[in-house]
Amino acid sequence: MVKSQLNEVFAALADPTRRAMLADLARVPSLTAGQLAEPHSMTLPAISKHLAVLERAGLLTRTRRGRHQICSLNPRPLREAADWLSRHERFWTERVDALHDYLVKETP
Amino acid sequence: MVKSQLNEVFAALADPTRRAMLADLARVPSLTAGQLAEPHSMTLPAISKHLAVLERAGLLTRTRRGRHQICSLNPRPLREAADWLSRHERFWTERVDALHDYLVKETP
DNA sequence: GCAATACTTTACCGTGTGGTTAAGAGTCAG
DNA sequence: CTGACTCTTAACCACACGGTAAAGTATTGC
Repeated sequence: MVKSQLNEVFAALADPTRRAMLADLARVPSLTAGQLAEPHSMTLPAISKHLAVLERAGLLTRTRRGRHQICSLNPRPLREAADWLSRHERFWTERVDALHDYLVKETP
Repeated sequence: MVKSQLNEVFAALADPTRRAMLADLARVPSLTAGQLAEPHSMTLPAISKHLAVLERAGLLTRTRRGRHQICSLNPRPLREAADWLSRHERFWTERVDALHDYLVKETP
């Protein structure tokens, strides 16, 4: 039932505008579409599309209140994405540690 | 210098074939392109493109050894992606906890 | 040298993304 | 009822993605 969605979630995260929106929603629990649009120099239709992408990924729920569109974050798919990453983290860490000596000169 | 790359990394993660490849490389430190292709019913050019995407994202390094292309995982960009997620994790967690009672019947 | 192996590159195709402008739809204020 | 406000939808564009088949490039084995 809760089919993967990982594709959509990672795809949604691949755009800086959408990451900024998610970051905004992490700070303020609910924002209107206009408020989410404001920091970005972009037309409203573009914003609306980004919201649609976030909604399809299950990251966002939109509800009309009067003439405002209230957007709020649904963090569960983000947790799924983080889980996918941490599921393999042990292996990376081992390798990162192994590389540390090797790379220490490149990363002061 | 280590310019964001987050876009490319998340975009790379948005495809199940590429996630499977990364998972394979997390288990086995280095594999040939052919070995990476084998589990997927897909032509080699398609595989080659996926490898190129992973390479552009900085997740993969390819080196020729004889007529084999040796692929190995570079986990650092993955760690950056995980960092982005965990940077906001606190907020999600609060909200997830708040939702827990509400959703507990749906997630046994 | 020749053929097989192991890929990669080059078109090509259909679909989706990220953006625009222009028009539409729903809601509140007077 | 009329506007003004807050978005969304529709139409369009250029470009990238994910796949294919066909041709090209190295490299190894005989």
